[in-house]
Amino acid sequence: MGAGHRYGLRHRDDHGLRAATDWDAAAAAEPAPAALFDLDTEAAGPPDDIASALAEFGRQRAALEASDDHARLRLLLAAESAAALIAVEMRTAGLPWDAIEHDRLLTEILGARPAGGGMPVRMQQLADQVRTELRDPTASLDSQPKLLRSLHRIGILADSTSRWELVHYDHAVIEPLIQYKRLARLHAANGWGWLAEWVHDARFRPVYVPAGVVTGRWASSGGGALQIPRQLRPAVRADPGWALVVADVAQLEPRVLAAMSRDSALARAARGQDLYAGIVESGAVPTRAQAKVAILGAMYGATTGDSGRLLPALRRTYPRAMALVDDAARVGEQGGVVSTWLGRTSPTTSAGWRDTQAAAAEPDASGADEAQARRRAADRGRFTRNFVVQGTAAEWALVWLADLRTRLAAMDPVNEDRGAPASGPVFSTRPHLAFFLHDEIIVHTPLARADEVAEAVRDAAASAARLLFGRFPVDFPLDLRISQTAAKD
DNA sequence: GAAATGCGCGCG
DNA sequence: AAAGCGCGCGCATTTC
Repeated sequence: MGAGHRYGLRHRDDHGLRAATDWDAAAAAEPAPAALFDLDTEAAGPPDDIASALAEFGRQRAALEASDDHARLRLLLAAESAAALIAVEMRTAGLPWDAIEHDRLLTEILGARPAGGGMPVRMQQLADQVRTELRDPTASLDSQPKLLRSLHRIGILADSTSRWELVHYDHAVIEPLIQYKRLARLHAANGWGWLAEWVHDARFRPVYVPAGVVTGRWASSGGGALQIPRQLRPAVRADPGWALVVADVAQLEPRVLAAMSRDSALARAARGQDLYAGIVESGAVPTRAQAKVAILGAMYGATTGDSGRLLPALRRTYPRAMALVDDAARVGEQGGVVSTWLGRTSPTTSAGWRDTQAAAAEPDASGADEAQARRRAADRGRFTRNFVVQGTAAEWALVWLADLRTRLAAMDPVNEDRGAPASGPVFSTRPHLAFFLHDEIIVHTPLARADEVAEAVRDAAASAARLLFGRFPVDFPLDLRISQTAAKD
């Protein structure tokens, strides 16, 4: 848990405001290792008294004035400030969680829990079956090296025990083994132990870490809030008399790419619910599956396979969008810094990275030195390529969230007698954000406000698009439903 | 015996 | 069928 916090704090120091000023130079001059270890102490944490908070606020205001793009940074700061509040509010309110349903799902999938402890029935059956096929009644299934050796003994000469590799082998052990691994994962990560530790008073209360990811996305620390398996979503259940408004943006990142590159052809493809269908209609690629893999490849930097082969076609049809990501990759490869739409900058190169490049540039550099330098440059290029898109998508989502928070707060509370006490007094009488995951939100709301909330969610999305991209015509359609549970129907 | 590392897999 | 971005977590093993 502590480790997650430290990462979060470290990344938060990388935000765009500081990068846009000369603070970076001052920060870089400080002894870095000491600063890193200081993060474990109170002294290096965020301001915890009025005076230091005001001082930090003053520094931010001054830095903002000194920056050459006030409007965007101001928006980013406002969104981040709101996000910090929302993260704490969401933890306080909690995500309504039906422990009975969770237990029922676990029993259905894993089998009953033996009274005296031990492995659930269905898991145990699968484990027995796997050991039979391995012809080793004591085989260890949870130790990767031992399992790999067991597989080798029966002629499965895989290099790893990953599912994607195992599926290529035709052997009776494969199917039950993959099933076992699936169940073991659910049991270990979100089984009864997780339920007991993380769900209290019908609420799941994870620790959110706003801007915990370098790109500006949120991270979480404890509870695995950002990795709740879809299988368990039926356990997310509104209180009696309340509903969930669940909304996500379809294909947020390519839409953001269309807007920030002002690529009107891609924006045209993004008209309507399914961007990939729009790409097929444009004639760039023949099938929806290819459109998807091509777009992902463009944003992630694919070089081989189907995805890599489709990129030239994408470059012809969407030259502006592709130029934006290709430029970001080139800057990264050359050691430069890229920036999101609102001005969050990517991290600078590490000393190790620069050493590798310098070594390869020496006259006596070996072929291996050069190959390593090329590989690390390409790695960094893929990172910066993705950074601009992932980071700007995170900004869109933050603005959406922040705008929605204001709208929800303005709604009339309902009769307190109908409230949901588990969320505490503040959140028991009005709609409140209950969950956020990159491009998806869940609002917990009194039934009487559900339609109003749905409208607010849509209006907030429209606001976010306008605040970031002005009048540029790109759609951000929501998949929105009002329901008792967060499960997809 | 605690901390770091590798693996595998859940999420976007 | 796979590879190309960003994470957190649990477990087993290795290292200090």
